[in-house]
Amino acid sequence: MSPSPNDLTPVAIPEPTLKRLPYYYKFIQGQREARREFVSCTTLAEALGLNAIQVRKDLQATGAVGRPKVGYHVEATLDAIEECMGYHNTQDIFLVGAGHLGQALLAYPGFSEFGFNVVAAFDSDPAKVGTEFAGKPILEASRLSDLVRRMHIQIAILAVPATAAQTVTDTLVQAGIRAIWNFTPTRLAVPKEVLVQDENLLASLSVLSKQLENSRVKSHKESTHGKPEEL
Amino acid sequence: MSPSPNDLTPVAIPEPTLKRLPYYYKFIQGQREARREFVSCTTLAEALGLNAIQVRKDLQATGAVGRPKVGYHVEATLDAIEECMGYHNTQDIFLVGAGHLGQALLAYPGFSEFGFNVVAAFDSDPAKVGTEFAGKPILEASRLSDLVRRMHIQIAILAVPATAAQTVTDTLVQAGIRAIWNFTPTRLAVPKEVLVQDENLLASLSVLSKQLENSRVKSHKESTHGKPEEL
DNA sequence: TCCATATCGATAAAACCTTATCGAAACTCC
DNA sequence: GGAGTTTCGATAAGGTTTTATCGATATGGA
Ligand SMILES: NC(=O)c1ccc[n+]([C@@H]2O[C@H](COP(=O)([O-])OP(=O)(O)OC[C@H]3O[C@@H](n4cnc5c(N)ncnc54)[C@H](O)[C@@H]3O)[C@@H](O)[C@H]2O)c1
Ligand SMILES: NC(=O)c1ccc[n+]([C@@H]2O[C@H](COP(=O)([O-])OP(=O)(O)OC[C@H]3O[C@@H](n4cnc5c(N)ncnc54)[C@H](O)[C@@H]3O)[C@@H](O)[C@H]2O)c1
Repeated sequence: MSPSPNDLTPVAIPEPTLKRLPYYYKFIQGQREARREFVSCTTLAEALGLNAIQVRKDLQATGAVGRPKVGYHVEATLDAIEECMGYHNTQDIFLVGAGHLGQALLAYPGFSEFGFNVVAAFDSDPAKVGTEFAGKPILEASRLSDLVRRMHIQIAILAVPATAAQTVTDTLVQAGIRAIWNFTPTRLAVPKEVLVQDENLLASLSVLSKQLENSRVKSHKESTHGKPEEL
Repeated sequence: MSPSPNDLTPVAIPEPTLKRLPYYYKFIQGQREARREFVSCTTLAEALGLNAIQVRKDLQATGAVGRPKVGYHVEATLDAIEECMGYHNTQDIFLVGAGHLGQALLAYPGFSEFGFNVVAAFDSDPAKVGTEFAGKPILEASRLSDLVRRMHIQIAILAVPATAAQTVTDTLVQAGIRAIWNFTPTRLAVPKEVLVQDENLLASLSVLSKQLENSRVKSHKESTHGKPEEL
């Protein structure tokens, strides 16, 4: 296949951009409710505390087009983001590990907004198996493999204890899972065609704490600028 | 203050590095339990599915030093990471919003491992106020401001509904909070000296889903390489 | 109608993060 | 003791993401 000039292969959108798009989407939805027809990068940037140029680049990545001095058409831009992010195509998802965190995720109604549908949870605890949580059935963990296969589930949420993380992962992979949203603090070993998105909450909190310490050192340095106040 | 050559201001450690350090820490702890005295970047990289050079750079950022052909001293490196990340200095933290997600966080024992101590939760729901969850008291939301001030709390976890996010944030900021770990899908407006770490779960899942779609397109393209099977 | 201004798109520059290269150190085995 | 090999640290090269620049375009008011 020669590289034709109108090769429609979409250049992969940078992950930071993908993470910001939901914010734009939500804000522009608000603009629609306020009966605004257009929204500019400047407005978006100001509302979200971002850089206007960055917002423009991000929107460009979705295929949305704007008009100078006017901005982006609200409806068209919402469509562009939906299309780009695939909010239309609903995805069925399994959750493994219906513990504290798993139940919070089961109870969360927000997923459907972006086309996600958590259809069932799996747990190894006999006390939980057979019950429902937030209207979702909790099934016996041993059925996971079979159901992933039969229902062609592509995405799984991993919320089991760290000790079970790799074992469950292996099961999922063998059953043909394509992507894992991993809440355990474990780096999963998977074949390269399987995607993993790590959600290491503890690591994120550590980052925040460390940045806080940095900022303390910095502001302290600034405030004592040249004056050895203590020591 | 002239920029002295031996300025000990630590160069800020990149966020990606900070997020990886907990993985190294955990793995090296395992090595200690296995009575190993040294660990090499190669080993770490292989176990965690990372690039050895990256691991080396990350460890260098913590101040750990290694020996050629031998690797890094397990104890010394654990110390270096602890020191660098501040796992020693325990931080008292407040949680605001003891709903599904908030309760999962309250129940999580892992925080203490890295020196975090969630001391109390705050909620506006009278049914929850006055109760305990996982041994942590749930207090009346109106007391938040006063207690942040009096207890010099620096970090807050925000797990309230999106509609309450900015209001609660304003309260926290006025009370002198320094950092917010934000689980709401809202971009918070805060003064620049206040740090915010966004944990937008829905956005992360969207990223995964989008990458999955990309990989599908790619592999499909590869498999039909040059043959217009459909169309 | 024309000018001032806001905003877009394209392109370039800067900052940041990841990966590669290479000499030197330290261990093993012969 | 020396050859071979692994690994480190430093530095450079490569990529990616963010920010800046600039000409072009659309709008509103003089
Ligand atoms: N709760 C939090 O706030 C939090 C924070 C950060 C990280 N995490 C991580 O998320 C994961 C889950 O945390 P949690 O607090 O929900 O733990 P939890 O113990 O409350 O829940 C774990 C659930 O997994 C089930 N389980 C165990 N082995 C299983 C298996 N092989 N197959 C299926 N189910 C199995 C258990 O029965 C339990 O219901 C852990 O890895 C934890 O480290 C949780
Ligand atoms: N549950 C999830 O899995 C999940 C996933 C992604 C994002 N989130 C976000 O996390 C946040 C919390 O989600 P949740 O599922 O726990 O919601 P939830 O409704 O279960 O809990 C919210 C809690 O906040 C309390 N609250 C409301 N207003 C308050 C105020 N002004 N001050 C103090 N407390 C107040 C409520 O009483 C309730 O207990 C939401 O913003 C949600 O969008 C949750």
